[in-house]
Amino acid sequence: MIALASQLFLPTLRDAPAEAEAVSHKLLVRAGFIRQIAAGLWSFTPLGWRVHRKIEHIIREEMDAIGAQEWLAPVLTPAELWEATGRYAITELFKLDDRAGRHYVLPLTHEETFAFHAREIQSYKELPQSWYHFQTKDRDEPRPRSGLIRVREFIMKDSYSFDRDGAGLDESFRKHGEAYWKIFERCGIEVYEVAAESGIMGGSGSRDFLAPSGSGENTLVTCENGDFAADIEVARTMPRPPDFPERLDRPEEVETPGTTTIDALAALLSVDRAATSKAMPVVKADGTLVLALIRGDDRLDDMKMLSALGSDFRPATEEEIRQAFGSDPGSIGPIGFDGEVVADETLGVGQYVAGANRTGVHLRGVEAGRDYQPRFADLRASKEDDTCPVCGGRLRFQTAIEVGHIFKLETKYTIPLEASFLDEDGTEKPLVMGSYGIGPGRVLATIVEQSHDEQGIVWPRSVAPYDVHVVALPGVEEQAHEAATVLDAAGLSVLLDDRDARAGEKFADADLIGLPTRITVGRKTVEDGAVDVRDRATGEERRVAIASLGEAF
RNA sequence: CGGGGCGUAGCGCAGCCUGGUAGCGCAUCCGCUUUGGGAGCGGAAGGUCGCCGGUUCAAAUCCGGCCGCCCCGACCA
Repeated sequence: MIALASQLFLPTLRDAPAEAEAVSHKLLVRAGFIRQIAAGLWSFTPLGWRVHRKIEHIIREEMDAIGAQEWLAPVLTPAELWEATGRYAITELFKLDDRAGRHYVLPLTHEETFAFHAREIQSYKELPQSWYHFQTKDRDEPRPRSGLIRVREFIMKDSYSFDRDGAGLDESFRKHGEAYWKIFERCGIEVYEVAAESGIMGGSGSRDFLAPSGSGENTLVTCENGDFAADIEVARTMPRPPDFPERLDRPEEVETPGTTTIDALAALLSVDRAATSKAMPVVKADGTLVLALIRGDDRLDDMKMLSALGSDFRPATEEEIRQAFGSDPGSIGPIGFDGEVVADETLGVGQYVAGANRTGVHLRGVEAGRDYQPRFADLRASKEDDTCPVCGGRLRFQTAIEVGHIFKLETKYTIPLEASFLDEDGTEKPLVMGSYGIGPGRVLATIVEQSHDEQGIVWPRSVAPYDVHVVALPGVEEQAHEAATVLDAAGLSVLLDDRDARAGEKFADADLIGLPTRITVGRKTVEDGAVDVRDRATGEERRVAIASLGEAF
């Protein structure tokens, strides 16, 4: 097909809006692919929607290829389904009532809806099932940001698998993972599959697909040798070994008056910061005070702490600390504290300096297991001078966009929604469920983040809104149409810039919009019946006869 | 929700400090000239200065409240 630029809505901008920061945000707005309506609410213009649909098409093909079946479920959903699974309380959930006062939600994702439909599955003979749809999701995000990267309403491809047991779920999960790899490859983006937090989705495990990019909300940790990739929130990287002082048979008190920071403590006692421990008392949602213990040079990772405690928590107040430990906050430690101590795993080996629970006093040579009995957990935030846990190699930290997330939900939704089946042995069992999401809009933003230059976007052919940009220069309009016709006949989609504009302007727009190939039809070459064919990515240009344009691709 | 920034024409900005009734560049419209990397000349159109209130003879400008947008944090299927 041939689209005429003179008749399209192509609102390109010379400058990006002042508030845009992320590259994808700037370029997508400048090139006229998206427009904002309010915080986190975006329209796709005709050009942007073409790209979105191409991404959808790739996803659809790969979903169909693993035997998944396409549905369409409504956005508006009765609140009862969400009450049943306990997710009605989620703060990001948009809630609304109809005129009769019935309660509804605008789903974050459609687990409840599909588990509801799965009630119609009766027998193990009908399993496994994989269902998917492309549907609008709404989220009352506390902070939408970075153009398409975090929005309040977006289309998601979400699929749901139903199996008779864990082994079946593993298989459905594996198939989806493989399909996702193919999807991202076809979209031309670099991604890493990593272990992830399941957050409010629940379930037994999940994998994230993280795409490194200039902007994003996740931090991807990878090893230089390619044998390790993780989200920083769950990364267990190797901390630098501390420079331990001489071993002591029992803890030894040292006077440390007025020493309240790790730096001051390490300096006073001339020990490595990594050979000290930091005590962080927190109060769980149920009011219990727990002492978290990490190495002096480490930072507590809130997400890891959350999963270790299995509960929300807040830092203890000074008063609570004095009451529980009998000393100032700067001198507290695990010995003599009669509540639960959760220690980071790094503290499992070696002797550390710790607070003595007497103001102005610390203990040298404190050893976990000998002097106090902690529960060990991964609490520390991964950091740049850690090394790869697999090979000891150097680590790289990159910001990344979460483009896909797959979950093993097990029976978290099917039990409350009573989606069960009759198994071969005649017993009724809950369906074992998985869920799998991809945001085409985020994929689109990621492509731009990973594929652009100073001039604009560089679309991979697989998702480009059109295949070829034909720039018609003045005086040779007829030949330009002819070139477009030849390309069209060869099965390519063509954007023909027939606008009454100057060459420089058309070239700049072509670079900005970023179709993979640009063809310049101008006086200079048409006398010879030829045009210039330029590759957007490399800038390489070659001269091709109009008649043979069809074979030039 | 906490911290910071911004809101003046479609986009980018100046004017605000020191009140006197709004300006620049690009884009847009008309005409002529130009035409292989964002043209030149001439003419024109376009603004409740985010909203409400206050101070004042007079408010884009000073004061108060509110709203919106962006960034950092919290949060993040």
